[in-house]
Formats: sequence, structure tokens, C-alpha cells
Amino acid sequence: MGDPLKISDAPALDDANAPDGVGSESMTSRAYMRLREDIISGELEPGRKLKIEELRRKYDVGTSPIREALSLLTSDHFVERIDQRGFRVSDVSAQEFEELLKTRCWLEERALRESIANGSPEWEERVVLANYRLSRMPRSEASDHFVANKEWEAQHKHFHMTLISECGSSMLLKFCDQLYDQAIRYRQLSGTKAYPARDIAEEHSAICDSVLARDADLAADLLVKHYRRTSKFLSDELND
Amino acid sequence: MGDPLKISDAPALDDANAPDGVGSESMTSRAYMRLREDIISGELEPGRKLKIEELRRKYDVGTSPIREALSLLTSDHFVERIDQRGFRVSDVSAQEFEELLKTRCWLEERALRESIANGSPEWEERVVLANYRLSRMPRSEASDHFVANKEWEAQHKHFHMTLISECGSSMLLKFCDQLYDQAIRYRQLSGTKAYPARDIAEEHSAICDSVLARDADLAADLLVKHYRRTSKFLSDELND
DNA sequence: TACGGTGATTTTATAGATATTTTTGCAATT
DNA sequence: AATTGCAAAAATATCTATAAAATCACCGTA
Repeated sequence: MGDPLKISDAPALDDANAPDGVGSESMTSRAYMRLREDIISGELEPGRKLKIEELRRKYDVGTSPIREALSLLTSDHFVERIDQRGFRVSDVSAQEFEELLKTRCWLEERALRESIANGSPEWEERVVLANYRLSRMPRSEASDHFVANKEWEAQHKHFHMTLISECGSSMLLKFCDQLYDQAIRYRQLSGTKAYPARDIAEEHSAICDSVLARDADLAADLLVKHYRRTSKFLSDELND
Repeated sequence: MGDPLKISDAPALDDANAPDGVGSESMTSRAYMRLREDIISGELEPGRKLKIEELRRKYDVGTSPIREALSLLTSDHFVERIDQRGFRVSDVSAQEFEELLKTRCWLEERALRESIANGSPEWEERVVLANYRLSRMPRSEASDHFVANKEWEAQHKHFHMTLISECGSSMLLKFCDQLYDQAIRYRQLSGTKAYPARDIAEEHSAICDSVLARDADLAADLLVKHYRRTSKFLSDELND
């Protein structure tokens, strides 16, 4: 009964780099991931009508897999379904972004405090390692202007998820994961052009240090400020 | 553009009592709700394999709607999907129940505190009203032995959701809603036979009073204790 | 007992049929 | 002339039925 079955509960973004070997996943899973990527990246812009026929062609699959993938995406709040009237990409708004940020801070603060209270020494090592790997990664692919570095994004998410990974609740982790991906979408949408020059790596290290010192109040404070700072720019742009 | 379209984001359970007039919902929505009910009630027991053909007959719809409904249910964590191997009802465990309870307390405490901080006078009135309606409702349909009263269940949920309704985050509300329904499933599964004789109505009123007094610390404490008490019995049973 | 093949069951995907919504065009009225 | 109302047509979503792919259970053989 304890089979190591792959449950496609919420396939992570990093699954994109499949080793082209054993492609034994279902069409639905593939469609789900591709659609998800295209919505997060902004290629499928907010509010856009998602016509089945159009998608069927674009991704070269039948209607059922598309339909199922879209159904799955509604729960991630990336797609909205209107009975008898099809699907559309979820809208974005400055107000929703504020909500998102606020909720993220609430949930991650709690999760971080619990992790600090319960985390094992092995967890501490994972935090250190995640921070190190992130610090070695260039934020931008080009040095003169900003070009989002996919690998940095992946490591960044990994670092933040590692921080809260020992909170003791897989449900809370799932919620944080969902909210994180929602936030990425907003970041992608708002032109990532002029990014702040502040030292983000330094902020991460500070969080890391406070976690190792098991100083929950400090860690929570640093984490929340980190998020608020990162989000400040997006808020300003969205409010134009 | 500002049409009052009905978004079937997460159809509530109470939608079951449709006025048989304009049945303009899709087969998928109907299948979703019926499946959901049957899983929560325990008719479709945990771990059970959900064969498409079987369900197709039982609910008298085609494969597509069933498949889509099941996809939707995976995100509510009521159904698990295994690529190429179909669907099954999510398993339950004492450990998961503990997690559920813990997470619910964390999230609802935060939401309650925010509601108390931001709630309008109109919100206070809604809380009072919800508590009154709940208090007028018999807990059990029979007086000599316990028979779950659907109407009481609905009012109970409504009371708790009203408490946190002004937390300022629709996302947090959605999470609480999801966790609440998960908990109902556990309550239904664990034989609801011997229910505690404690005065639950009194506990609700106490929470109500502390909310009206805007005493966040007291309200949060009462709420959490309320949940832990209600859950104590289930935990004991599950741990057998 | 372990291994491998074969048939039945079940999942998954496609294609075609039906029902609904949206658009378009026309006519009647203001 | 412009606008509203209606009806037919096109587009689209939804559902059913059928075919293809994968998994599972069983049995025989080494």
C-alpha cells in the first residue's frame, strides 16, 4: 500500500525540465502545466477568454484534457469558470494584490514561527544550503539590464519554502505555495524592468541568521519586511 | 462588462435546495455537488476507488462531467488523482486530523483578530443575528438520540464564517471555508453517536459577547478552545 | 517461489452530436 | 436617421459515445 506513486496534486513549476526520457504523464498533466506556465508568464493575459478550440490547437490535445486542466486551474485561482459560458484567465487588480500580500505575510509568519519552534538540526542545514545556493545565483541573466533568471526564481522559491517547511502542517504549506505562485504572476505581469538595486541577498542572509539563532520575532519581522519591500514596487505600478 | 454573472467558483453546499425553476447549471456543477456531498457524508468512504463508469451510472451523466467534477474535487482535497490510474476518495488519518485542527486554529485566529480590528457595526449585527439563529436551532433532529440536523450544520458554519468575514482577505476566507468542510467530513465519518452533553450554545454566545466587546485576545482564546473541545472526541475515536 | 506473458478491466483521449450563448441582420417604431 | 426589438445564424460550450492506451490480475512455466 505504501507505493511511491506520483500524485499530481500540485505539480511544481520546476517539473518543466523533464528529462525527455519517460514521458509517462497524462495529457491532462501536460496541458495543466503548460497552461499554468503561460498564465503565470503573462502570455495568456488576465481576463482573456480561453476558447477550448483555440487551446486545443495551440497545445495539440483533445478537448477533454484541456477542459480538465482548466478545471484544475480554477482552484489555483488562475482561471475562472462560468457555467455554460466557458473559461477565462482570472483578472488581476491592485486591490487583490494587496490582499495577496497581506495574506501571504499572515500565513508565512505563522508557518515560520512554527518551523523555528519545531525545526530539526537537519532543517537548519537545509536552510543554510538553500540560502547558499540562492546567493550563488545571478538575479538577472544579463548584467546590463534585467532579464528574469528562471533558475534564480526556482531557488528563491525553494529558499522561502524551506524556511517554513517544518511548520507541521502540509495544508498550510500548500496554501503558502499557492499564494507564492499567485504572487509570481503579479511580478511577471508588472514589467520587471526597473528592479530595485537593494541588496536582496543580504536580506536573505539576515533571515537565515535569525532563523539559526531561533529568534522567531526577529525572523518574522525580517521576512514580512522583505515581502513588503519586494511588493512595494508592484503596488505602485498597479495603482497607475 | 460589469455583468452580475454567476461565477461557480466554489459552489456552496446549500445550493442543493434549488428552486427547481431555472435549472441552468451545468452537468459538471451538479455532479460536483453531488459527489462532494456523498464524500462528506461518508457514503463514498475514504480510500475508495472512484471508477468513472460506476459514477457515470450512479449520477446519470457522461464521462466528461464526472471527470471534470473529480478534477475540481482534487483541489478541495476530497479526491486524489493518480495519473493513468484514476481517482480515489482521499484517505483520512488521525495525524491528518490533528494537522487540520491545528491549521484551522491558526488561520481562524488570525482571521478573527483581523475581523475584530476592522469589523463594521453592520458586521456586529450579522454576528448577533447568526448566533441567535443558531441558538434557536435544535442540534439533533430527534430528542432521545442524536440525528444530525442539516439545518443546524448550515447555521453553525454560517456563524463561524460570519465571525471571520471581515478579516479583509477573501483568500484567507476561502482557505477557512475549505478547512471547515474537511472537518465536517471527519465529523461525519467518526460515528456522531455519543455527542458531548456540554452546552455548545453557551460557548457560541460567549464568543459572540467577546467579539462585541472587541476583546480580541479573549475571543481568540474562546474560539480555539471551542474547536479543540469539539475535536477532542473525534481524535480519541480515530486513535483506536 | 519468482518471473513473464496474456486477457480483461479501467483510464484516457478523440471525434461527433446537442444545447446554449452570442452575434448579426433586418424591420418596425420613435 | 437613429434606436430598439426580434429572429435567424454563427460560434461556442457541453455532453455522449466510441476507440486507443495503459494498468492490473491471473495463470502457466521455469
